[in-house]
Amino acid sequence: MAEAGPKKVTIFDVAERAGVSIKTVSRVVNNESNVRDATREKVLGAIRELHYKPNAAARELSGKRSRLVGLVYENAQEFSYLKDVLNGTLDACEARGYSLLLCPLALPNPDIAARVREFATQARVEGIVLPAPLGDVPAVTALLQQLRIPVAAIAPKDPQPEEINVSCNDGEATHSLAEVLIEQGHRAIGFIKGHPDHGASAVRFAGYRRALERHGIAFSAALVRQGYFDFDSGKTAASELLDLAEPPSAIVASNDDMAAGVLFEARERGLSVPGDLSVVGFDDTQIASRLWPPLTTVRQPIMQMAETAAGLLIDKLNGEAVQSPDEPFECEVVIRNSTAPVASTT
Amino acid sequence: MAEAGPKKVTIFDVAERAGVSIKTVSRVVNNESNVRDATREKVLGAIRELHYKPNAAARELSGKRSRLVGLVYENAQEFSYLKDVLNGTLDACEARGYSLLLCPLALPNPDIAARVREFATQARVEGIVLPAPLGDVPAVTALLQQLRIPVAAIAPKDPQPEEINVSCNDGEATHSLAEVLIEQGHRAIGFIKGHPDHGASAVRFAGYRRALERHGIAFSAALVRQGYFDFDSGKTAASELLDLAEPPSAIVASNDDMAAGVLFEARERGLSVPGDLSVVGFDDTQIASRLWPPLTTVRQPIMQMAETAAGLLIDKLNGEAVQSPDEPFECEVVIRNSTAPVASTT
DNA sequence: TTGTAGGCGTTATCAT
DNA sequence: ATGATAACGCCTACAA
Repeated sequence: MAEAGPKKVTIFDVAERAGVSIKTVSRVVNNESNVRDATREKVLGAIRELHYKPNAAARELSGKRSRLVGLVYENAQEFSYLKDVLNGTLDACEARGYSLLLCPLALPNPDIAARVREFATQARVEGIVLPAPLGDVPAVTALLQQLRIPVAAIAPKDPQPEEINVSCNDGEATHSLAEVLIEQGHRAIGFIKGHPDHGASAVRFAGYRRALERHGIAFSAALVRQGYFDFDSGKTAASELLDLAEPPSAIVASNDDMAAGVLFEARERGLSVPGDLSVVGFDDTQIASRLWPPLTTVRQPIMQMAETAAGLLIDKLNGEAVQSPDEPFECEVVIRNSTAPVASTT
Repeated sequence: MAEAGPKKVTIFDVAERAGVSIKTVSRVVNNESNVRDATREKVLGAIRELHYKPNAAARELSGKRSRLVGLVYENAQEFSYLKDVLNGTLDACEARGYSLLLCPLALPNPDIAARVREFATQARVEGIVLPAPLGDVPAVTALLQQLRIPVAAIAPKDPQPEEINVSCNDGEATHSLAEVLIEQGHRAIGFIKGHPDHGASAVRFAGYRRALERHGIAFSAALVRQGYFDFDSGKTAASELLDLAEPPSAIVASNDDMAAGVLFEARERGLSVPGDLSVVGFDDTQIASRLWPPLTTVRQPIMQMAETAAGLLIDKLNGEAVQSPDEPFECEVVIRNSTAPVASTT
């Protein structure tokens, strides 16, 4: 049953076994037309019997196709986003016989362009997946366009028409999130923005504002703080918000990590959540359900988005006429225990 | 300055420019001997001027070397371990001109062997990095040995002599961890084991037992529970431990995720940590410092271990006579606020 | 529908 | 120390 395979079986072996020429084998392997069914069967049989696998290097050398896709990503501390991106991209690659090469980037970085160029040329990837926020870094997108390397961007701020791009309705989701707070009677609702370089930050903020507006609540800039999607910035922002003469009774953090910072700050002040302060996050990362109290948050279908993006990218590389999805993916509000009706002040 | 590179510069171009044969260029590129210094300089100059990059596919086709390394890993929920493994491995690869291919595995899985074989042969990796617990899965290690693919295992239970393997002293670290509890007066110390398939589980448990022994504390099997390195199993184990007629005053969880489960369970019961119960984790994952209270835990140099393992692997592939490190890497106890002296019972 | 010849860019062999 | 030439395994013409 088990055999080490010392001898390489080539296209010639298959051709001989099947009694055809190598070109015919090649046609079968590449699913080309103009092969009689009977012939195809014969070849397929020989391939199976011989356990033939086309040599990738020879294929690439001759056919100019590496069957390699690159994932250029920001190598952040918070990894759960990347985990989903990776899994989705890997799935798409595997389903299509492609392999994935990684290119982690430290941001901000003066010579990203050089690194990406090195990666794109040296690693000879045919296409590149660009998860947020990299779809919005001109140094990267411009370079890739110049290099003529097809790109699929996940959740870019302003989608390029020549790129594939997928996104989700996180604006509406933030709107819904703010609404659960409003419906619970909260009126002074703080907001912690995400990193300004991420397209999602502005979108989520807009969702928050729309929710206020829709319910006739006056927007107050004093209740808004700039965060950077990390724990510390969330904690700092919460501290400032809670120091206000009229502190908010609820805080919307633009992601879970910052919400964790808010929770931490509240604990340090002896504030009870959700008794004294309601808190919501965004992303439904693993930490959201492990914190106390478990966070009300929003789940994005990141893995599906990544798989779709990578899948479309590869299909495009294969000459198919692909198109970015018309509709954004749907986010889902996850209600847990970090929110409660506002305490009556009387 | 910036130019799209439509024309491929090949070894012939370099040879012509330098006034030598392609073989000489090849020698220079591959750092072979038997090239006069003056000639070498000329070639190097031509390479630089022309921005010559050897074609990887041609190299592989001709030379049998793919310059590809594989990372076969367990695709678990908890990703922070993999994040460090990935970063370390990537660093080692980049420093040596190798690329990394990923092979996520769902465990347990009946046909891992088939998947790994597919990966190893189809992806034509020269060597494979096997982070725990995969270094201890016979279906995988046996296959790789049969395929003659060099392996570097990170923290395997029983290191194979023909493999490269790196580990850390997490046994001693657990010993130290238990000691901080003992020194705080704790005598009834619960222990939650890790996943039985992970080599680290037994090692850490042994460290705990040695600490008890050293301080003359009787070991009680009643205070030990089997966990699986995940939040839920930690929570369940804590629940059982706290239901005991004589519950422990402290709990050692074999990793942070389980410790988070313990914290959660304590909160649900209205127990204060560390007031009523001290808790320690292991790994110093990101969640450890975001939980309330922040966890006392142990930091492992996983990234360094991974970089060392991958680096040695590649050096070995390049024909160097490498050897696994003699000494295990050092772990570091991180004291935070989840531990306190035991409350006096009088 | 099928086959033949040539080339992709390297490395390896064997001269010189 | 250096160079001509033949693989390496496949794909793209172009025939047949």
